[in-house]
Amino acid sequence: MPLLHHEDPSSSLLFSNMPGATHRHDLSGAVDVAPYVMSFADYLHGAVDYAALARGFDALPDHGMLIGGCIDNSNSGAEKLTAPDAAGGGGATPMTANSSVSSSSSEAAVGDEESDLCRKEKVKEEEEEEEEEEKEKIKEGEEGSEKSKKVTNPKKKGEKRHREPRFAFMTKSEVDHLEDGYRWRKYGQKAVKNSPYPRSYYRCTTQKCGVKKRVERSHQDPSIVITTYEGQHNHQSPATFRGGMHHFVAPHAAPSCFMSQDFLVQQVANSMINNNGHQMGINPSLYLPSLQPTLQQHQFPDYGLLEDIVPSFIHSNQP
DNA sequence: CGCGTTTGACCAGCGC
DNA sequence: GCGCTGGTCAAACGCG
Repeated sequence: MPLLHHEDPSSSLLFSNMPGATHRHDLSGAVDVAPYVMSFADYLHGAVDYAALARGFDALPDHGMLIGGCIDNSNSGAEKLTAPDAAGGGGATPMTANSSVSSSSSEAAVGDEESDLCRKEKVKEEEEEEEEEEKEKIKEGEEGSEKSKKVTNPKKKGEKRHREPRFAFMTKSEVDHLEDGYRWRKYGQKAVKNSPYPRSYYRCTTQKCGVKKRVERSHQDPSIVITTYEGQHNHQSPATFRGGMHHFVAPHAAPSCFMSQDFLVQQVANSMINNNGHQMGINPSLYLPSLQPTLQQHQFPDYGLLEDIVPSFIHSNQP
């Protein structure tokens, strides 16, 4: 699992790309984080509004901690987040710096079920371009007609379910449903295989906003909540309008995509600072050099942005 | 009354 | 074809 390494065992920040298509690591545990960097950057610029979710990290009632996340905007990668139980070295290990290395090396073991799911997701997500339109058509088409008894929309045979890009992350939190500024309606709950904790399904209540999120708790470390966002909000966070959500809600009405980038990255930065205000020893040199120059060039088109937003930990850790 | 949650049922996809 | 699993629906219910 690609990671941002730091030395504070009391907290951690880890991002992972969806294992599968691009993620790779060797047996020594050294991880090629290029895929992560690319996906993360791409995702930040993919108009996915995770401002609110980012805000949520900071707004956690119990100061829930962002400890990991993974991004998939490729529609070709698996979606599964490598949870501690999944990625965490086979132990009930919180995603601490100490555990993170083992987590990467043990990702295969991470979970057989996880990797299996990844493969499934990969296949599923490969075809999804027209689903939104399809949905709209179906909706409109059926609006007046008899309400279909079918649970799902009638689709042409062979047409696979289309998935929105997803962003998954883990937070250490007591509460399952993290306040992220948006309003969500729970529409389902399922028992998770091999886990005593159920998975909850939420949908953004805003009309025409099809963003969904799944929330589940790691059975290996119940204090860790795994949240997966799917899709992107086509509206601003209600919290933004309310203005009372949090102190770092942008006062200006910038396009959500940009706001989200800022917020998310800011939260990344914030997350690297523990509750005592101590900066963690995140050293980009731990992962950046692993990138091939060409990859760096291509995968960091917006590194300037990141650097602008998260300069503190980048620079402060440079020799 | 409006909104959100709970929960059982249903469906699609996949592996065997 | 069958069984399993993930995902979704929608009726019933609770709450303010």
